Amino acid sequence: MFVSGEASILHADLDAFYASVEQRDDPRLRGRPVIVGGGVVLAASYEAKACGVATAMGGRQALALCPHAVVVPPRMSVYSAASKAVFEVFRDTTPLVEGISIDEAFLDVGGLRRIAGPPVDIAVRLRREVRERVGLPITVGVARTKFLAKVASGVAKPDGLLVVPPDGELAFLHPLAVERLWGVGRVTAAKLHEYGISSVGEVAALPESVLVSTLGRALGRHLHALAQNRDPRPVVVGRRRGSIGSQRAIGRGPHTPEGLDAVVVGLADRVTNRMRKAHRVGRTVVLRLRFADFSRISRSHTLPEPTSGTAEVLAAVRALVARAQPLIRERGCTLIGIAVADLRDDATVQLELPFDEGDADALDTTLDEVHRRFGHSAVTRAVLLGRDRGLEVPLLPD
DNA sequence: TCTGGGGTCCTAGGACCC
DNA sequence: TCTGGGGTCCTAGGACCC
Repeated sequence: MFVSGEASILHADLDAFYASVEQRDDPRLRGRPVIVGGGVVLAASYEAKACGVATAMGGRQALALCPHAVVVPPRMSVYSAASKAVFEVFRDTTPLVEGISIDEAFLDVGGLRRIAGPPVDIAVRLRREVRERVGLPITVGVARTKFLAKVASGVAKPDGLLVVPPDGELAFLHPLAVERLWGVGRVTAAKLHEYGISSVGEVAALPESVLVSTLGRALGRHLHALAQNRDPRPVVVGRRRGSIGSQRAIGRGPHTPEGLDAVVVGLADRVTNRMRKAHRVGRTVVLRLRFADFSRISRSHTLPEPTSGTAEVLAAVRALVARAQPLIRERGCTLIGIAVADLRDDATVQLELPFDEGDADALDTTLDEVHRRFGHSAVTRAVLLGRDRGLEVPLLPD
């Protein structure tokens, strides 16, 4: 890994993404408070944020705070296209791009100094290109670590650029509120406040053991490291997601079992379609329910073989719904979600069959079994895992 | 403040195997 | 016969992120 003492990680974050796309596409919305969403605020333009409107706020409350706001319904496919265009600009800047969400990514530009100049110059050009090629404002934070770069972009928003120089890191980091730490939300912030901790510097003064005993092992260690300005995480290219899901709020009801089943059928269809389009299969089927009192449960089932088949997933989800039926009757269901997790590439079949290394017959038996279960034409190659090493066996010429 | 839709990671307990 | 420890997988729930 390339270890650098210079600030060469960029965190690029589109400003009020959905709302900015709406303002880009409709000049009448520019300069005005814009709320994307309906029942709930999905995104608010900075003019709306100035009135106190925030993401995830109820629509009624948002309009009370900002009566002149224009409310527009979301156009997800347009946002998705805009995101793709922005990521193209990212990848034209450096191959080392790690996407975090639809509107956010890390870029490692450490190796580009000789051909593209220092990171600050690259960041300036990146912002200009996103503006020119996609028409959207973007904020970039530049620092030596991912965490500092992300905090920097948060501080610089909107439409800004902020560099944290390596010799100014602690001065930048320690006065920040604990809420700025990645992994500190409402619950963790409240716990820290209980102990009189409100700044990152105060967290840094605590021994790791104290953080671990109050917040748990992983979170305690994580926050201790971040507050000490230790963040060795590299920019990782090609991260793939581990689950695909879909959910729907269905109101307070009452809902008939047939009505719920219709929703479940639609969800299973949508999810398995997306899986097949992405060439992924999965083994673990999850049902998530939210009730009228806002309590939530999840029920899951792991299939013997990974699949992206609508019928298989639907059958599993229906069985989970049946198990949850008493709770649904008791509390009234207001949201249904399903997800398929434990995803893998559907081009790869993983078989666990007995196999002794050096045993040629076992190899034949295994290949026969692969062909029996998946057919000759479906399989181009198999990977047999011995006890200590992998063995690749071509089944058909490529 | 009565609340969408898409995800990630961690924890903890139980089953099961060696 | 009784008992122990380690490892993996599965399930359920919770916190967090955008």
